[in-house]
Amino acid sequence: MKIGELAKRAGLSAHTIRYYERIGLLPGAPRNASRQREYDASILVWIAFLGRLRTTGMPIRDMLRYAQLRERGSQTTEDRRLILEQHRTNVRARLAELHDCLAVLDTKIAGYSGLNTVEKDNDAARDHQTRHIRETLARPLKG
Amino acid sequence: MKIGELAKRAGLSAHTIRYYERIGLLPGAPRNASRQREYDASILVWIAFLGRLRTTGMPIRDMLRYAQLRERGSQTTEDRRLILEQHRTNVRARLAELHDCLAVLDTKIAGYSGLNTVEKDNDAARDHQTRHIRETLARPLKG
DNA sequence: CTACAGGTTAGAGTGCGCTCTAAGTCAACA
DNA sequence: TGTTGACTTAGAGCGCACTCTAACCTGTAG
Repeated sequence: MKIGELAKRAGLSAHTIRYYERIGLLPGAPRNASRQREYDASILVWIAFLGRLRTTGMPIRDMLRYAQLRERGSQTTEDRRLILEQHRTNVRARLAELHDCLAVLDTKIAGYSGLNTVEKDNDAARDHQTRHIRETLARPLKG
Repeated sequence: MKIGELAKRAGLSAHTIRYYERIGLLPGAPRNASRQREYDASILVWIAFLGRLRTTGMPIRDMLRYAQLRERGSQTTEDRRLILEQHRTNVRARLAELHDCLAVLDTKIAGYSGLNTVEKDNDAARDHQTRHIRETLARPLKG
């Protein structure tokens, strides 16, 4: 398949696929007679896995380390395992953190959902203090 | 307290605090005789909450909407609640997604941990296909 | 008086991960 | 034969969230 179809199937833009190849996340694709990239469907599995790494917040430079090991073949499985284990630890930490934050959100929302005519929470009480100098409306970040 | 101490206590840089004020996330702090910002400890609660929003991936422009409602006082609790509920939905989705990915990681790691002399997983099998054209080492992203 | 720590501002720079542009090539179809 | 539409490249641009710089000011300790 050519890059357009791969893009559709992988859920990436053709631009992004070329970018991934350029930085080394994807192996250089074989070309047809017109110098166009010709992909094997198996690349989809790798792209999907990269998607998992991205979704879990792995920086591209780490994916790159992994990708480079992968291209060196089966002698690097140990190193790859280590990378993934380290990453799994990070993901678990992130999960725990999000879980915590979720509890805070729940509490906050519960506060808002309780009585809604009375000034009932910290914010409302503090609004009297903080609502003062703020006439100057901040320059929005780049527009 | 002055900005340096607030920075320490809040775990942000003074630069970031001024930036947050500039864009409107933090209310304009009252100044002392030397035009230096003088903070009340109560700001720490608000900063901590902003930290939760950031940690859970809320974009600054949304925090800004929330902050602006907050400064308008108790008449906006309903709107704020809606924002937080929407955000909570996103966070839950994100948690589920991470959970999924974690399972994939576990599987992959288990694969690597099994037999480690044999070509045993998809990657190893496919290495023969993909390890070819890649001598050209990609230009690293900006250095 | 001097040195120094820490504050002030406007505005420039950074790192990340794309995302797009311009100018060109190529294959297929009316 | 033209005209789509998908592809090619190098390289510029973007949005986000900071992060830092330069030049200046102020309060305090030695």
